[in-house]
Amino acid sequence: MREIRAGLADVARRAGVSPATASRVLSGSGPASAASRAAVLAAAGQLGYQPHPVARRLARGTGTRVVFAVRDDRADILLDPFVTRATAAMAAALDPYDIGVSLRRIGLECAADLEDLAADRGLAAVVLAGHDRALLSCLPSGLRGRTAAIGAGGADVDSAAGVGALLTHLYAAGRRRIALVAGPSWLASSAPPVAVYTELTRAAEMPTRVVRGDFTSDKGRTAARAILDRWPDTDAIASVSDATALGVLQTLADAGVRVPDDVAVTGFDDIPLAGAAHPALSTATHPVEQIAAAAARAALGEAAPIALFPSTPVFRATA
Amino acid sequence: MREIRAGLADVARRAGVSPATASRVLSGSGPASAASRAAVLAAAGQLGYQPHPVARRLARGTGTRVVFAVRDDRADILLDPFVTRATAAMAAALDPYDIGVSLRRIGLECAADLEDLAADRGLAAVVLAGHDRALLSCLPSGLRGRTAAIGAGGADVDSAAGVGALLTHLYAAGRRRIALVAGPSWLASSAPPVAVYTELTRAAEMPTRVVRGDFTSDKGRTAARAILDRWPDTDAIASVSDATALGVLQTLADAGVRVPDDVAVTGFDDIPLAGAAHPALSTATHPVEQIAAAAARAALGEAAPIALFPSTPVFRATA
DNA sequence: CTGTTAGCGCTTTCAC
DNA sequence: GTGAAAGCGCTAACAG
Repeated sequence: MREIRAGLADVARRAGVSPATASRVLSGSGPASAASRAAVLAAAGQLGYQPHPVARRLARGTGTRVVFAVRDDRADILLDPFVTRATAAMAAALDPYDIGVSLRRIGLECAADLEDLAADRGLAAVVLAGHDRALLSCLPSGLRGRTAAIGAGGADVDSAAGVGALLTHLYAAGRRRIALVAGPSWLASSAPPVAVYTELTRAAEMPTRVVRGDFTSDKGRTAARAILDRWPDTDAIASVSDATALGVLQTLADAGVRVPDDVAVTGFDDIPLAGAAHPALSTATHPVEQIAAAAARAALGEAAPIALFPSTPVFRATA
Repeated sequence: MREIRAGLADVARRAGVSPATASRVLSGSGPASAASRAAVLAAAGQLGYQPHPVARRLARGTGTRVVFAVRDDRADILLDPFVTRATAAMAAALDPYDIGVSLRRIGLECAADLEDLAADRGLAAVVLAGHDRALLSCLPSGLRGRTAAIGAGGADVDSAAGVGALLTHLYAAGRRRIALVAGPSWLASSAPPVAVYTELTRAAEMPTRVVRGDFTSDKGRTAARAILDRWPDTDAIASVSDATALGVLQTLADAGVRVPDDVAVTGFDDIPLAGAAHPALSTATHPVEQIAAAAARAALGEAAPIALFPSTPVFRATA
């Protein structure tokens, strides 16, 4: 263990090559003869050489962090379990790349926010969530090629399949008057679940019962109340968010409605505590960590920008 | 909007001073006459100058990211809601500093891991969680002065007060045979709750009933089972974690034990969904986001290293 | 395939 | 108080 950390120059000297050559083999780019490659690698090993990430990034002109920009109108969106999970997953996934992650909310009207992001030379890439269809196609030029999205058009969960499976299960269990607590209409990812729901409901020749939610449990409470008032004979409530479903569960319990006997309930996402709720929530489970990591890597150009991840139904007590 | 971003040299030229002077006023350090300060500021404003964070960090020799190192023996600790919340909070709090955060687990035996951290020149600071008493006092020298802790000895929640308030409430409600699901014994932060519990139990002249947990809901399930078996007349179970309390709740429900009629239950932390559980969990609420942000700023030397945050009991349905 | 020569953009001694 | 100059540690043209 040396007191002074070894630099590239030390490695090069020891290997008997120029710094440029050492750089080429150590950074993996550029040609190098087998001989010098071996010499450099050996020298680096002996000296315990660790490249200086900041110097490297400055020379390359690439940034050192990824910002996770969450587009939403609620100020507390950054406390949302999905957001915190995704953030942590990225922070863990990018650690080996020597890249840190920052979390920031941007408003629904976010042109200026995106310009800010594009102007920040410290940024390696940005991961965007909460976008609508239009947003991805009109990113500032400085962000093109180094932006990835979580949700529709990016690393996404196959929500159509997941919600479809849940609804099919409800129908198979004899439920017919199924209501849906959907996502906000400005969000691109809200569409597919509504589409499957509509399709299946039409196929069953039943009228659709859709209420808009926002992924919070508060909204789940009010939505359930609205559904109970408006369509008292509802026998199942599907939500596109577990938090919302837990809110629904609460309202139903307070109203003396038995779950699942009177009304079945399903969530979406399988947050860590969905199974710990009582009655345990039936929902669809998603590899949120993988999705977030995929988006982060995609933003860095290390993975495909578009990927669909499975949504697997998990049936517990509520449906 | 210029195509080429303005650099320090541009600002200096426009202000009619040397780059050195411009640097002094813009970076806030070093002397500068009122006149040149004004000129530089004006020029910077007109040019829309934004310092290059990476170049700045390289020149200063400081790193560009903070790693949140969570010490635990469970591989899935990084999925823990507390960890994800804290990570996200830091990622949001450090965004304005142009510093990203990375998340990494380190083992209980973590000397080597800490050396790795100390050797990484890309790191601005590290935030440590899951430490025991000894760890903080024997950090590698390269980490001293740029490490902060979450939990005992760092930015901590006043768990003694919080658990004390919860237990006092239980006693006031007539509970007497109270069991505690504590934290793991290797963790420094596990001690205070056990201490208050022991003290209050002794004062009530009752025997202590302590089971060790690990903050998971799985452990809550097994702990509840153990308590029911060993001390069947238990009339209250206090946990130092909400996830654990939810596990307790599940086991009690499965065993046909009514909550809170037969057994009262309390948690700790007030995770976002504690209130959405049914019956809604009584617990103590903590400013986790503030705690994490304080630790992160402390690590960067921007805040006091030690701070105690309030633990406020919130009584819902289970106690 | 390799070495030389410039930078990347900012900070910081060190004289003046 | 200010400027000139020397880096921070590495990468990337460009010749050879």
